[in-house]
Amino acid sequence: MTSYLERLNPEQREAVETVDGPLLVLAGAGTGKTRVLTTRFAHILLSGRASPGQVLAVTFTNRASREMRERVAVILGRPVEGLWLGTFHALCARMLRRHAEYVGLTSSFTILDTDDQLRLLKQVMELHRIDIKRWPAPGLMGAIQRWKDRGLTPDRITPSEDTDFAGGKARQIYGDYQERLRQLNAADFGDLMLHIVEILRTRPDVLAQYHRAFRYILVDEYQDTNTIQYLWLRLLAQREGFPSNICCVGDDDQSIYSWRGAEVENILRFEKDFPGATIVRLESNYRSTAPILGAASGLIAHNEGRMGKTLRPGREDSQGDKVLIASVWDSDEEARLVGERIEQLHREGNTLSEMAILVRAGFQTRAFEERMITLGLPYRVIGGMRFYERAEIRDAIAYMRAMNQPSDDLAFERIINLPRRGVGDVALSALHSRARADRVPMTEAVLRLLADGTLKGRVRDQLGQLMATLERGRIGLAEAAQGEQIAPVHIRVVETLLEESGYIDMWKRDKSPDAPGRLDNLKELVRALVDFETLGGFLEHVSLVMENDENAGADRVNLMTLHGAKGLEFDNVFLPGWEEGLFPSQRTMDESGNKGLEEERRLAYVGITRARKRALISHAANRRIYANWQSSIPSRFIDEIPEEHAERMGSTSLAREQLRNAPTVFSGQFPLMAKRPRAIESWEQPGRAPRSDTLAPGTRVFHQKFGYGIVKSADDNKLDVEFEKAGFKRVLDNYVQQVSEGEIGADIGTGS
DNA sequence: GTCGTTGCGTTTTTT
DNA sequence: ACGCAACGAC
Repeated sequence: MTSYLERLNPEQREAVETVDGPLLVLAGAGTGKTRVLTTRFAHILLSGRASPGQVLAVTFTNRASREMRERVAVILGRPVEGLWLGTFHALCARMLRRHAEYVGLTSSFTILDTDDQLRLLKQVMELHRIDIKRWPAPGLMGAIQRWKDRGLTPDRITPSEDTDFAGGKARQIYGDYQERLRQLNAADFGDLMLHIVEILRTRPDVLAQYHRAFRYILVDEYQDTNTIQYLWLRLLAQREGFPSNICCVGDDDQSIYSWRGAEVENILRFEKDFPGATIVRLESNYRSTAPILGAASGLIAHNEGRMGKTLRPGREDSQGDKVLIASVWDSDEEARLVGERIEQLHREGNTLSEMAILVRAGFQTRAFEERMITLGLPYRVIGGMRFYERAEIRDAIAYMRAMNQPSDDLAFERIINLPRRGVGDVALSALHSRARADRVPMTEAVLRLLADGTLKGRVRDQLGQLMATLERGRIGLAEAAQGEQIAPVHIRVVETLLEESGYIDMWKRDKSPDAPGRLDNLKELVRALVDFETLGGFLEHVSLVMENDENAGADRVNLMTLHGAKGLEFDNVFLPGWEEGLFPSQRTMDESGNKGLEEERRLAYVGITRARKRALISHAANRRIYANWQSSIPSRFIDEIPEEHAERMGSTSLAREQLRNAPTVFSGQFPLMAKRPRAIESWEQPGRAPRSDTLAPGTRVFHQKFGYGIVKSADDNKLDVEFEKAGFKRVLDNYVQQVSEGEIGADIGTGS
């Protein structure tokens, strides 16, 4: 009966069994956080303390909600109904629909997406005659969102909290924007929380209703809560004369979302907010090897103001490889190194899906994608293309696939009853057995069942129409392929397909608030077809870019940002681009100073702790940023990793040498302060006046990226140079240095 | 409305 | 260098 408790270690068990009163579970990376949360949920239900509807369980993402729901069902051995389990926004929307009239909305209010929000705000700004160029709407949108994150309605904004945005009119515009939303019976994402908190604050009867309803509250990722989410939780959890049965799980060391309003202080303040709180630390890490934990712990120890937590290896077999730190010449070499290492690990029997390249910023993925393509290594970029994950897009693509390839059963099954064509379980299983018996695709099975009269009435008519529509489309495509017709034929065919099949109409008839957005998405999808000569080509592209049903399980290297990797784990993790200015990001440090730096360090900690077995950190001495090459010095985080857990590789000493010769700027805009390599005057400072000495043809020069070469011709400040290794290039004379014959110089560029 | 040109910005992302 | 957004022209 309580066997689920026996699979826990003592700390985990304490976290599950401390059911009454406030509890904070500080769960380090890889210490079984989700297991504790789900087991606790199940334990509350199984011990008879509450019914499913009396537990409020909150997560940040839909993915986390889904996972919790599934895992609770596994422990209970059955799916559970009537749960208040969901994201902050989903739960608030659910509550708000019940009490919408208190904030001047009706229960059928529309939830606006980012585009609508911005469009609306722009309208309001124009009414205020704001120069939209001088004060871009997204900036004000951000300010409004941050106010909402902090629970500030327009009337609560004091002049000191007002920004000077739009010449001091920001607060006023915010008020008008809220008024417009109300007129439209609409709420933006921030409003979902803001309104319900307002209601709970001002309507004791409503609050009391929820106090009675929820006996237990569970919160995931507490370190990521913003002020309004915290206020909401506190209102629901604090009840006069009753203990707060709130359990928050989180890790202050993994707080990486302050830039979108998250307040680490919420978790640091937990004991003050909920007096008598129990704190349980989960420190046994079952994920990673000892060196990886040592590296991560040593790094995060450089942060101040932590709650304090040490990851202990919890595995029997915790010894393993040291963390590799590679120094390379430039970003190309970095991509090459990572590619080679992936190939090597793959040869040794490691699966590609157990490898991940984690980058600081999205644009860094490109270099690795190109490398993967040349090496023929399958990869997937995660987080880049969420567009293709939307239901309506997947549906439409299923239509295209079913048309393009009649044997595509997965696609056909997805759309056979969408819109509803009266194909129920009976008809579907009849189709399945016929297809299996005759060893033909589903589409063919449909035709046969239509022909022999098994399908009757409405189903027959509807499916007959669907088959005819698909067939007409195929004919259209075939004609497009044969005739020398202009490219957009396949677009027309797809449009017709989606129209005639009734799929578009399905969404037009749909009265739900997001239906118009979905129609927009469908238009967008059709528009994307113009970039392809044929429908087949488009579908090929989509299948590569989309995490669809078939290749979700395929063996591919994962490529994503560090933020996107939170909560995931891999055997082998690659962490490229650890350079001052890039990681830690210069911009974060400029904007948020030491707080920003600490958040970057937490991001580094998150990165390292994703690895189960091996981690490779790398930095390049030269990186192409936008148009030109920039030199950069290794990230300070590299120096913060304890030597005993690290193994240096690549051209470390060469990079150190290069460091001494490097310019002091990373982006050409911000001076680097950490280390002060002295710049050699002349060539490495871009943007200065053209050099006065002329480089005559025949002069031997050195270029930071291309190496040594001979000037072939000079045109003003542009030189045509034949480089020894890089070949013929046109470069600006600012970027080359004259080399006298016989001077060897440090030819550090070619270290392989 | 739709197309083409110009100009600016360029980290991280969920709901 | 590149992409996207905003504006002006048809």
